[in-house]
Amino acid sequence: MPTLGDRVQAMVERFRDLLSREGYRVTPQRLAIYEALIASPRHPSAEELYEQVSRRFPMISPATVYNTLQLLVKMGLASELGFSGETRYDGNPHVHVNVLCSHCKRIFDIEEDLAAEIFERVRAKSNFVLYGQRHEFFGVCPECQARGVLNGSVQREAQAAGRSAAD
Amino acid sequence: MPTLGDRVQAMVERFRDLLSREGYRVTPQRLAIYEALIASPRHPSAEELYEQVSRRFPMISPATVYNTLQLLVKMGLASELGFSGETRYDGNPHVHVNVLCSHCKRIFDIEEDLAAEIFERVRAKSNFVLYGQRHEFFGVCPECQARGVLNGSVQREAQAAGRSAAD
DNA sequence: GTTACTGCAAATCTTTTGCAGAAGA
DNA sequence: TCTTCTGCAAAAGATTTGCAGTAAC
Repeated sequence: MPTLGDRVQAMVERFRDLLSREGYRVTPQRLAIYEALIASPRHPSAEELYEQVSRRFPMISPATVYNTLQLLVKMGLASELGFSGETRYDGNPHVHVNVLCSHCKRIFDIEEDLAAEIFERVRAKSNFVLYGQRHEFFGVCPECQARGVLNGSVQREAQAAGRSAAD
Repeated sequence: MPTLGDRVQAMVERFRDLLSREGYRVTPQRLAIYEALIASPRHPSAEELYEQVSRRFPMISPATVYNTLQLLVKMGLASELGFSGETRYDGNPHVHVNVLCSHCKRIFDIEEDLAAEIFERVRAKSNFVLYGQRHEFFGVCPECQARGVLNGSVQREAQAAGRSAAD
């Protein structure tokens, strides 16, 4: 069975091929940034990726990280998550939804077939040519719930959101 | 039949009640910002709301606009859209999806029952206490298509996104 | 009369830009 | 060799903060 490291290596290899096939240059910085993105379950921000890649490339600049992330988005290998101030990046290539815990700030991926179905319906209803989608949910994760994070006010908000979401 | 203005007035009235019921102060600035938000079909940015409300309240400050928008989000009366750099705000109280035209930057609301269904499924699968959701699509609107905006590269991207969204 | 809210100015933080030099193809 | 890409430094935006005065309750 392939390890996580094997899967990451295979994806980096595909990225390398895609780069040269599309006429982009294969640079160690680009490979390292992509690898850091897909190896992280954390949906890192540009800042976090910069910090991590800096360990291997101490001279790298934030501009390169931002450039590469834009390229990845353009190539369809990453998507931007608009949660809370700073943009975070998602290298998961499958259609899925993102769920953010507003307490611990972790983001979880959930596979959900309905996302693909919504995509088709929106295309049909809107007559847009669509090239991207993003499904984001906000809440409190089970671990934080267990730690008693939910105070009265958040609970009220959660109930209100549930109602309006179901109405 | 109620006019758009009537509907806006009714919503502002409800906002006023909600403010005082929850112990917040009813200020003319808050009412004006909320009114500007829901009267605009444009999903305005904080900057745009500031500019518009400034016409009626020349002394208003950006900080007040940001404060009020945060309050509206907290109360569930508005949601943030994470499209492209600046945050834009959506005062539509119904469950819906947002579709952004990457060319003209307009955002369209599309009513979609599946959004409520996804909410329930994500809640069940994640065991989160959920209090918000956001469904965003990117593409090119019919008008911009008709104006010939779609060049080769965007078309390729759109086709690629369609494939990955359907796989 | 209290206390929350506003306006102002400065600060902070993220992201972008312009340019000279380095390094892929 | 020819561009593209990188690193750097500065700039540009968006949003937040601290504080004194104002106004809602």
